[in-house]
Amino acid sequence: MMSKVEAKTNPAPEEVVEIISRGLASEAILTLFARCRVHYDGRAKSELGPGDRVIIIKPDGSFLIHQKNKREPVNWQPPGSMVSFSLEDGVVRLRSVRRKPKEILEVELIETYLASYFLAEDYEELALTGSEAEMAELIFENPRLIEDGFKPLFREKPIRHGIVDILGRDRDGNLVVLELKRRRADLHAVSQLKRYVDTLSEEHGNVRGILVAPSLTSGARKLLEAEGLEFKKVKPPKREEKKRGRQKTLFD
Amino acid sequence: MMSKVEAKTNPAPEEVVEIISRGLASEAILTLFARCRVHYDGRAKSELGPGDRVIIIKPDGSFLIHQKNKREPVNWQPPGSMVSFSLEDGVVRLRSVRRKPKEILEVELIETYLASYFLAEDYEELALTGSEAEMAELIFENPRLIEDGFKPLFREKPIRHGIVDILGRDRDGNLVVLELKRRRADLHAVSQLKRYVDTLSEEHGNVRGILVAPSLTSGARKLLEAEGLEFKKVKPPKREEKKRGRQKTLFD
DNA sequence: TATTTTATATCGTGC
DNA sequence: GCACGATGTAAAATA
Repeated sequence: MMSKVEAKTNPAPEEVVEIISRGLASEAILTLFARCRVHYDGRAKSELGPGDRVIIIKPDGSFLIHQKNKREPVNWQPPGSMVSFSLEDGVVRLRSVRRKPKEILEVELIETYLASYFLAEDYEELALTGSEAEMAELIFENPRLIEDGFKPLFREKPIRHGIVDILGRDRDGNLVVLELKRRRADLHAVSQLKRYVDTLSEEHGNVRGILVAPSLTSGARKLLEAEGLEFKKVKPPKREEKKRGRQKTLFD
Repeated sequence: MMSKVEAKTNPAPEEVVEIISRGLASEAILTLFARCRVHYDGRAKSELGPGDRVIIIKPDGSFLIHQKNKREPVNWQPPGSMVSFSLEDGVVRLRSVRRKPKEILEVELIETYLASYFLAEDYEELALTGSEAEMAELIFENPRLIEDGFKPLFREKPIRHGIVDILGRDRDGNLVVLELKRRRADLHAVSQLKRYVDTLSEEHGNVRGILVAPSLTSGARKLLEAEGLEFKKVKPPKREEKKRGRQKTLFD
C-alpha cells in the first residue's frame, strides 16, 4: 500500500521520474521544487528562463508553476489538461496538453530539489458568504432596501442584449433594472446597466436603472449622473448561516 | 548555513513550527501538506471544514491553500499580507492578515504530513507574446490592417468616461475609436466601445467605433450591428523577438 | 459547446 | 492611494 505522502530531497532524475510516475498513477497531488525552464504556446506564447520554482500537478490535470512572489502562477494549465513526462540524457521533461483551445506547456527540470506526492483526501467544499447572489436574496427578502414600493419580479432575466440581475417595478409601475455589485462599482458596471436600460427602453417606456453597490468610483458616479441612472448603497450581507457547499458523503 | 531545501514528512507539531519559523526568517517558500480547517473573513467570509490541502506561503506574503482540484486556490491571501503562527495544545495555527482591505485568513493544522521550505533563487521574468499591447503596436506599424487611409493618432487616450485603446481618423477625417481585444470579443467589449463612441460623439460629429478582435460572440455581433458599430478581424501577433521581462543582473 | 457574468478576482499603469 | 482596464483570466450558470 502506498503511503499518503512521499518526499525525496535532491533526488536523482530517475528518482524524480519514479515519484512522478507513482503520483500520477495514484491521483495524488505532485509537488516539485526545481530549477527549470518553461515554454508555453497556446492562446498566447511565453518563455521563462532558468530559475527556482514550485511545480504542482493536481489529479484533475491542473498544472501550476509558482515563482517566489505573487498570488498567480507564472505559468499554468487548467483542469482537464493531460500531463506526460520523459527522461532523456538525465533531463526530466514535463509536458501538459490542453485540447481546446490547443495549448502546450513544457517544463525542463534542470535540477530538482524536492520531488513529492500527496494522496490528499478532501470531501469538504468552501462555504462562502458575502456574494452578489446573497445581495440579490437580501433584496428579494427586503425590497425596501431599494426604495418604498419596489417590487422585484425577475432574477437573472435574459433580455435581448444580456442578462439583467434583477428586474422589477417601482410604486408607479415603471420598469426598474437593478445591477448589483458586491464591491465598489466602476465604469464597466455603469455601462452594463446602461446597456440593459437602453435595451428595455426600446419596448417599454420610462425604464429606470439603479446601480446597487457598497460604493462608486468617482468616474462611475459622473457617468451614472450623465446617463440619468441611479445609485443605491447596499453592502453584500455576511450571513450567519453560510450557504454550505454541497457536502459529499461516503454514500454519494 | 541553511540548505536550499528542507523537508520533513509526518513532522511533530514542534517540528512543523521549527520549519515554518526557519522558512519565514529566511525568505523561503514554505510548503505544507496538511489536514486542516480554514477560516476567512474580509471582503467576503468563508469556512472550510477538515480536509487535506497543500499550503504555500511565499516570501512576499502570498498565501495559497490548494485543494486537489482546480487551478484556483480555495482560500488565499494576496502579496503584502503578514503571516504569523502559534503552537498551543499541540495544534499549529497559521494566521495571515492583510491591512487594506482588512482581511484575515486562519488555518488550523489538524495533522501535518509534510513541512518544507525552499530557498528559491529566481532572476527571470516571463517573456510573453500575443498580448493586446502587441496588437496595438501592430496596428500602429500597419494601419492598413484596419482599413486604407486609417491614421492612428493616440494610444491609451483618456477621454471623459474612460480610456480609449486607439484613437485615429479615417480617410475622410472622421474620428475613429478602436477597441482591441486579444480574444473573442463579447457584449462587454461592445458596451465599452459604445461608451467611448457616445462620449466622443458629444463633441465631435460622426464618430466611428471599430471593435478589433479575432472574432465576436453571436450576441456581440447583434449588439454591434444594432448600435451601428463596426468589426475588424485582427489576431494578436506572436512575435519572434518576445518582449522580454526586465532581466535582473548582479549589477542592478 | 457557446455565451454571459461573477470574482475575496489579481495585476499593471497612470495620476 | 484610487481609478481604469487587461488577463493565456478561471469558474459557474445557463441555454
